[in-house]
Amino acid sequence: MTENLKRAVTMADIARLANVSKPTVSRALSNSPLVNEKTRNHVLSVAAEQGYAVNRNAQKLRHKRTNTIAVSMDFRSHHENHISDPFMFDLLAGVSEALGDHNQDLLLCAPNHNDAAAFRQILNERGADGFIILGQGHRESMLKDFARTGAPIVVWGAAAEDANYCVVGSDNFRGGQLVGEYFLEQGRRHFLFVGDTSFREMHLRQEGLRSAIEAAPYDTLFDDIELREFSYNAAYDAAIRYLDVIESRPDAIFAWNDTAAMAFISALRDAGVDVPGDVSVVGYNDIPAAQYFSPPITTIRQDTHQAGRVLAAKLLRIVDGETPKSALIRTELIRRDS
Amino acid sequence: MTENLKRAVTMADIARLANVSKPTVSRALSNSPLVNEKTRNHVLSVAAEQGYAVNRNAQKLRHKRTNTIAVSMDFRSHHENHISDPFMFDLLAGVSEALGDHNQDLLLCAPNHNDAAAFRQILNERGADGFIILGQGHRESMLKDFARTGAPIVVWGAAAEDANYCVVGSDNFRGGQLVGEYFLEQGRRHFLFVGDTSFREMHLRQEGLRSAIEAAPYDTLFDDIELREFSYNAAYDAAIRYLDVIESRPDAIFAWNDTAAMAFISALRDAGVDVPGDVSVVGYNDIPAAQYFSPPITTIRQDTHQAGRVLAAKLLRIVDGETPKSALIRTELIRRDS
DNA sequence: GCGCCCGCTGAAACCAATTTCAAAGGGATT
DNA sequence: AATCCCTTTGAAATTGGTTTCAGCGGGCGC
Repeated sequence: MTENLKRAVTMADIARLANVSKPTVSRALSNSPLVNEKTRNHVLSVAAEQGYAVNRNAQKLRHKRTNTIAVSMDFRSHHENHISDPFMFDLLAGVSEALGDHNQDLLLCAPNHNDAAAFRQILNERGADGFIILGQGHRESMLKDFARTGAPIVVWGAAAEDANYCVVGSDNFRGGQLVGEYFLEQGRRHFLFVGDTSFREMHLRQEGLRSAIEAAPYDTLFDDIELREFSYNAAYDAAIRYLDVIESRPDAIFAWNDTAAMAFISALRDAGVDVPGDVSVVGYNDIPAAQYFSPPITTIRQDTHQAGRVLAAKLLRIVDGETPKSALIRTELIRRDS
Repeated sequence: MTENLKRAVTMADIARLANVSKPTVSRALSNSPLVNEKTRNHVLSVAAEQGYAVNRNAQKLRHKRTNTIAVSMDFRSHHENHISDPFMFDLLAGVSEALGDHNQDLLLCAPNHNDAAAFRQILNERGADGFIILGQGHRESMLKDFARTGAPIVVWGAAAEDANYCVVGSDNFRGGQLVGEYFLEQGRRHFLFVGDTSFREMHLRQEGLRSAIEAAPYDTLFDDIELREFSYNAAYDAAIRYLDVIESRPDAIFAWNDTAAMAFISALRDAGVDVPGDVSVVGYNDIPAAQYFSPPITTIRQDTHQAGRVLAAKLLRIVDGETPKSALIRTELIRRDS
């Protein structure tokens, strides 16, 4: 072992070696104007030569600010529900990048329990300044409780009218509209929305779709399937069951995400239906597989980089005591062949 | 604001309220046998009533152990290379779960620079006990340098013979063998390996494939394409170019991952080739899209949960001063229709 | 009755930084 | 020459825990 793995060199060591006091070293390292240029350079060179790095824990203890943001990602339910949608991970990547740019540490958490107390405890124990919660799900009331304790949080999702916390999400209503407009361009008449509208995001997508097709210059039909399971197989089965029951087939299907869209397309094709000839199917999220699928899937893309930046920026403002408004992220229709 | 968001209540407060001293509170909370049963219960009830949570930063400062593990994930190159393979994220999920079970905090890092100094700095500054590095890539010599500084690290990848650090990865050689055996079952004769064998993992997969087909009771042909770009489109283009040039078409293709397999299948089908009739194509990783693709892709699945557990367990042993051996993760052939 | 040991408790030191506050040194002003 | 001020510095306090060490009181053995 060439060098002891526990950092032996502390600020006091640097001070001794540089023939100055601890506070001077501290000031030199933090670019304080209180220290003389020459002294600073000397201290910095000694520090560099010793391979010194400040102990962030001591720093965090002393400052009230920890420069650490907790990010919760519900891997468990992700896995249990067979949500294979990599979108959440793109979002995590965006958040990671944005937090890095703000020089914040990212503490990745997968809370065991979905109650405000568990979240509160993470915040206190781990000493994070705030919490980015990826995915609101059905936890709105819990999050409300959590926010009420004064916890600085930002949530990815869709804002309730009476939310007491900052929500950032894609413009789901606009997303639905874009899909509706796309369908109308093609002269589609019988629309089917597939999703679980008990999720606010899904409800908005449905409403957006509906609002767009109301503008149709001809008669239309609107239908929906409430799909409460998230797996590909559940969606496939639902499609088969649905096709069995209906009298007139829809010619335009908007699925809550790309995986469901793929499942519906597969089911339709297996039943001998031509996609997109007979039916157009549109997804959401633009996961990578969407473009490789055959046919490549028309879908709504959300800018995950922007999302990450906005989530990080809002939260840091909240930590600073401001109360920024909820925000919507760019939403874009990606035209493919489905 | 019902309650001040900065934790006002400290151990000293609890001590005062419980009419004991700070050390007694500390001992009570950590279940030390030094404190009387009755005292402990009293202290615990006061703490609970006050919603007290220890300040981990202070704890980390005092203990030498921080109970924090840094995990590096190269989102940047992930994005730049259009690696859309969600496998790495499954791996992250596995690691997150395993670290949680060991009561370790997970610090997610995306290092700016790929040099040992940058990694060393993260370890020192952020005060992590060790580093899990997801993806070895071409950084072996850097990692060697890093390990030489005494940094406790575990790397996901394939171990070099002379590695001075612990490597955990799937059994790539065995994975290649499984694919080879699968091909032989079907009587395939002309094999094509697609990947970048400058990556140790890929080389092993290739060697595994080769070793399996050497057992063929008939004449075989072995070919490979060195594919240095990772995107679907690059793979598709490579396939088209390759089909243009070759004289006899392979009837068994092993692609380095599922995305490349999908690209090859698409290219083949677009060229009028029947998959799996004329050619069998096998991927690696079993990403969700593999089963939804048409045809569903035969692939190698790696147990990401086991991977996470092993990575975490090895690293914690290293932190404790042991030097565990590198390890291989279960690898399994998933038979589908490609 | 004396000494010993054991169980339990708290005062003070410690971890590695930052911040407050006092003061030294030097230059400018009167 | 005395005063003032400004730049630069360091001693000591502070952050919230844990650990060391000394001590107190009671039970037990002799």
